[in-house]
Amino acid sequence: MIEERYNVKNVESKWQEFWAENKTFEVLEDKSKEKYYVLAMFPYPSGQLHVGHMRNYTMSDIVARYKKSSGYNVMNPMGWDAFGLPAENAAIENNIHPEKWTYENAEAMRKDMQLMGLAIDWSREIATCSPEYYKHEQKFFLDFFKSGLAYQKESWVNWDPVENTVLANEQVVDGCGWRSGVPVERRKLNQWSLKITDFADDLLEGLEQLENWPDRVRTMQDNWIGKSKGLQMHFYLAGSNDLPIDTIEIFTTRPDTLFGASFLAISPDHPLTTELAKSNSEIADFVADCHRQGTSEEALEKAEKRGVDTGLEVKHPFMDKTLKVFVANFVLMDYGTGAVFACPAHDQRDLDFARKYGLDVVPVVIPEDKKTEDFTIENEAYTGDGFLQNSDFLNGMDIEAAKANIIDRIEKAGDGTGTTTYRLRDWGISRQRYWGCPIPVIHCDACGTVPVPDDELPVTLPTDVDFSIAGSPLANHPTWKNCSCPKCGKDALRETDTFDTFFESSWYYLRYCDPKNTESGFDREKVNYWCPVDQYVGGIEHAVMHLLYARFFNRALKKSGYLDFDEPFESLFTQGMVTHETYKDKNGKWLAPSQIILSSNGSATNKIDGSPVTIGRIEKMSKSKKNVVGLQEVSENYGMDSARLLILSDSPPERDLEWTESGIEGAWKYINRLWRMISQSKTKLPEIGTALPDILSDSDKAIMGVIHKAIHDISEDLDRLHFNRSVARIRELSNSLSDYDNDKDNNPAILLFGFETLIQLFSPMMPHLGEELWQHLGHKNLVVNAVWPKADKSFLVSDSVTIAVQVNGKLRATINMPRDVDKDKAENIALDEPNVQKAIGEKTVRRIIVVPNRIVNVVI
RNA sequence: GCGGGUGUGGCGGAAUGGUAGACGCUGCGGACUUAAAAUCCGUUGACCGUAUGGUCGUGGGGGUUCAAGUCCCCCCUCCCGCACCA
Repeated sequence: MIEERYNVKNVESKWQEFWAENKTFEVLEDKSKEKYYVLAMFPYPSGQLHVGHMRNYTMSDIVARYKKSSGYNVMNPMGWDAFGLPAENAAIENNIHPEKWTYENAEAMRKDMQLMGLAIDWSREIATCSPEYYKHEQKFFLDFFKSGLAYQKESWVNWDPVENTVLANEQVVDGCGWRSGVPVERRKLNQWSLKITDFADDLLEGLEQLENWPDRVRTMQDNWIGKSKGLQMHFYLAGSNDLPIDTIEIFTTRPDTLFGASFLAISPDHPLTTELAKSNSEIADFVADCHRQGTSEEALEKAEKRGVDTGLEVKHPFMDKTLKVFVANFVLMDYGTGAVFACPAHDQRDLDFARKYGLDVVPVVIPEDKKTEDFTIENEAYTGDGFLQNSDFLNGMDIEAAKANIIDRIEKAGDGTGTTTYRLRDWGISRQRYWGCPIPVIHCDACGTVPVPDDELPVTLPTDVDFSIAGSPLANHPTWKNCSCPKCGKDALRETDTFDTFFESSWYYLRYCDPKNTESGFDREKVNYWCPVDQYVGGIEHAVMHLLYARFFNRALKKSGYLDFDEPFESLFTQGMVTHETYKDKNGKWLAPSQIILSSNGSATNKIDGSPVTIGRIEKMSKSKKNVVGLQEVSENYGMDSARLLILSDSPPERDLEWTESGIEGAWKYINRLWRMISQSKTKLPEIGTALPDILSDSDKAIMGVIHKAIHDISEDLDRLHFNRSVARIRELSNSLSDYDNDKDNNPAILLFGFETLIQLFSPMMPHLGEELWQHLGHKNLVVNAVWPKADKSFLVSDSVTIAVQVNGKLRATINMPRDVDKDKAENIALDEPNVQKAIGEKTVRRIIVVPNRIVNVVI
């Protein structure tokens, strides 16, 4: 049944149906096989999939298929990170219920994923917004609450004074509410937090074991945790005042610069500031001003360094001078003690501030190559190494010695202690939103905060909610929050906040192991079989928060007695984004690629009226800029194997990929080329199972070498997730096989072996074409179930090597010589080369470096 | 602002400190065709040279080394994250 043309639509849908009907990718625990758990970060169900979403799932799919062929029991699940803001926005804007919107989107996206031919076990599909899922995390939360891992505290939120709503940082644009347009205010609310800081050291130390994580992700988490040693000390207030305190507690990581201190700075949110503001209107105004901006660290750090003199002064512990105390907007209450001493010479923020308010700048750390009297600070603080000067008893010491000395003296004087501080803050999990998991506690006037009893879980969301009223829909609901206290039975109120959606994504990988369990979140045995995740694949944007929260959650569950291991993700791979050119019409409105026509001279016009189109920057594919290419249209025109091929071949996987029309056409051409080459080979192929000949001609040996080298290299590339390189090797192999097919003296059995190997090697990447051609050759089994080929090392090593000969590091000749000749012989062969002689000329050879089978470098 | 990354022909990219540009796209030349498309073959970093060959060349500047795209220092670009987007 040979078809002339590759009918991609029929072939792809045929195999997709076959895989689904035969449950090819459904798995159960099987102790006789080694397990392999591949996980792609699950998506938020936002609507239709576009090719930008595809990259993540394509990569995890290759791994799943490759590992399955390599004999592993592979689990590759999928689900929906289904709670979140966009569903509520859709409810407000289009008057559609978040639940309906979410499930409809998930439905559409599942269909798109099935169209991609992913090797997913759909029997394990989960949606985090279903009570069957969130019931269990409510239980986890209550365990955390009972063990003290969850607690309530006052935390800052962005408050929109017009809409009377808490805003997400994303909803704050230039310090103003995205809808109201008025400046947001910072407000404190009583909210739930999880004690991730209890695990700060453990999370930090755990990073060292994560050898299969990218270094940059580990570095980012390390910096995020931000462990630093320093000094916590108090300064005594000078003079008299009415304050109830006589010291100010500060934290510094640079105690060595104490003699360069020129002022003290306290946070606008420091208790002392609050106290002073009561009687000082200037401070009160300044604090109010500081509160008229978002809560994000970025907004705070980017703001101009400003402050107000409190009029207070403190005594320097070792110098006969006093330091002014300022309230400064760059001091964060969340870090250290919310107060610092400022040494402008060695800290840029302090310097900016000192220049603005005319304060002293005294350098106390002098670089080794500078003299104290010549060393001045202009507008750049010096943060490098050096030796202490202008510092009394510290003079001459290096920074480390000076730190130790100061800490020792302050400790002995009883004015402070050397301490360790972390940048990491506890995880605030309360959200004033509807579309999230209800926090299962009850507030009772008499009993305080009371957990919802286990047998009343899950606390489910009401469906009749009004999104037209500002504020939290749950708090606004007329009856939902009313209940009776489980302890005393009196009238009480439900917590109306819901969980941060990172809560759901912190344990979904566990739920996949046992997705239908109604009794508990998961069965311990099943989790112990599948976990940890062997290969996690997702975007670099999750490098810190999601991945750190999940690592913490796993530990918290272990501490609560649910798990036996610390780290959830054994290996991590972060893939790059898919980008596309952007287009705007004459009115400056975004246009989709399908709405324009590109001409060969590089200009573009509007498909409808032919008006000129401005071609903009290449940016991440996103609905908002309309630079998306739909899955359906690609499937229709080129098939999904083409899309998969383009995604894998055109960029290294960790870097961005630009989606282009010419790229997808190139991939499509190659799919057809493979189809033609194998289904219409010039050589008549023998039956499958025909033995390879014992005696090989030179060209037979050569092609066998190429085939085995391809097996070796491609397996290695797939192990390392270097998909773009494996595609290049696939092309090399197919080029060679095409040549061999054209060779009249070829051996058909070897050609068949070459084709079979080629199909196996490219099948993880182009699975539909792979199955079709595998069947075409006469195989009855699936190629995905066929045993992955093994390279025969005897074909990999050739007798001769080509080595480079350099003279003074410049290439002068390349010479063939026998493999592994001794150094003297290699030198002689190299020196005999006329071009090498010419380059040496009259000069004396001083040295010859020989790297066996690689290079000879003649130094003259 | 802070933390992390990135940069190589016209384009996407390849390269355990050891022959820079594998593999592809585009372009150019050719075959096939009445013609075109598709397909197949050859060629394609820049400059000089008829040629054997030579010079330059991996964001910019400096350094280490027999040898640097790769290691070190400084700078620039764009991208990711910054705790309530997911």
